[in-house]
Amino acid sequence: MKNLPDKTVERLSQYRRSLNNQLTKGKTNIFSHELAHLLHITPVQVRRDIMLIGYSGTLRKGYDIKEMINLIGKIIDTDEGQRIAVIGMGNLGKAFIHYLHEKGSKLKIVASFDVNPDKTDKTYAGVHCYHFDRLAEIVKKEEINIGIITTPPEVVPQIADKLVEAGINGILNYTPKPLSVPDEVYLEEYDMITSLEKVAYFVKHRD
Amino acid sequence: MKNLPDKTVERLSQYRRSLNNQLTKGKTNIFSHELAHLLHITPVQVRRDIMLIGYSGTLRKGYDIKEMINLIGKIIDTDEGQRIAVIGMGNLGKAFIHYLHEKGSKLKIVASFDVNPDKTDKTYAGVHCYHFDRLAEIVKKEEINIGIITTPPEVVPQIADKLVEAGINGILNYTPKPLSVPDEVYLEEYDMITSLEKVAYFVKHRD
DNA sequence: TAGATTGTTAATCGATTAACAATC
DNA sequence: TAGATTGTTAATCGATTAACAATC
Repeated sequence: MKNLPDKTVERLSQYRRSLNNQLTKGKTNIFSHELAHLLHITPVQVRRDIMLIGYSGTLRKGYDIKEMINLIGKIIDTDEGQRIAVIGMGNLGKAFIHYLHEKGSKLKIVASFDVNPDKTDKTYAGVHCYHFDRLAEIVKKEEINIGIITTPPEVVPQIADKLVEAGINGILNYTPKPLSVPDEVYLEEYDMITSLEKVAYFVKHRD
Repeated sequence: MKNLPDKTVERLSQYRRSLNNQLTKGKTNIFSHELAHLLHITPVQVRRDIMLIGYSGTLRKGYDIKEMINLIGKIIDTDEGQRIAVIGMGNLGKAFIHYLHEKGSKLKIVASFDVNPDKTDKTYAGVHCYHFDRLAEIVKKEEINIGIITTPPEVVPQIADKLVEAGINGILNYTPKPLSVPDEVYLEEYDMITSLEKVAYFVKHRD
């Protein structure tokens, strides 16, 4: 399948979670306006996204929830499940481990890293914490292909270099330090302070 | 000043941090291509943003760093500084408090809330944690106008209702539960699982 | 049938980028 | 002057929304 638009991919992730939720409530089918309502978006947008992934529903019953969940899984997940490392075991790193631990996701955090000896060689929510120095070694051994960076900003460039060198394919950078990586590595950046300052701006300037 | 585009506001927050950084390094002026390089964006984008906020530089020296920092402050911050509450003192809530504690930001987290008696009536990084039940009371007393929600998803709608009722003006929802609020309240949502699944998708489908 | 719904194209909106005149 | 840079308009790209034919 040709690459989907950025925003559609984001929504697919959200559709899937909502659909799983509906499934546990005993629902088997759903109309575009119902799914739209759950996510606070428009029904057209839902139908267009569904069109883009090549699925279709029926006029009488809407979409089959199980079929859609499976299809979204085929699009987002790999058969083996992707293997992830968290670098930086502060509160944010722990939050990620905790979140993914709860969900029955195909994404698996299989290792974490830190420099603080109070944190290394311990296990948090089933995830072992190694010393930074062993990054390359463990990434290869555990076949990790995605890294989440939640370290202090100063060390981010070195961490990224090491991750890339170790052969990682995707990086999620949650620090305020902008990063650049080779083209073949997918990079997603998110900055918590910026998100908060954005709220502050629009609160200040709301009509 | 008329409302700026969403993305420009986000970048202003990032410009400011980079500029502060440069200032501590003893730099007083900066060219658009230098600033662009720091953020890994294009010089045109920098210049266009600067145009939109009504600032201008000089051909010889580029932009005056101090002036730009001050101007961005005037745009984003309020004179008194905005007062923020964190609802949910899990790892993510703590991460926010910790982050803002470090930075000399005008944004101040002045209270946090939780239900767990192990957490309430304690102070974390200078921020006192109250019981949920006192939300409305404390929001009014402390003149809080922004709330960051980092609770488990199930309770999010009630929390949001209470925040709105108490007269809050902006909400930053970091849970995977989509929210809708009255028009006069600014809402920003961010979902960590979605950001990770997006990376997973693009890693899987990279060429 | 009438009404509700899907699927899809065309129009619109918002953000980025290309192009270039002006200037030191 | 030649070269580097800013400021700004127009063109392009990407995402959302409006409009509507098809169908049960």
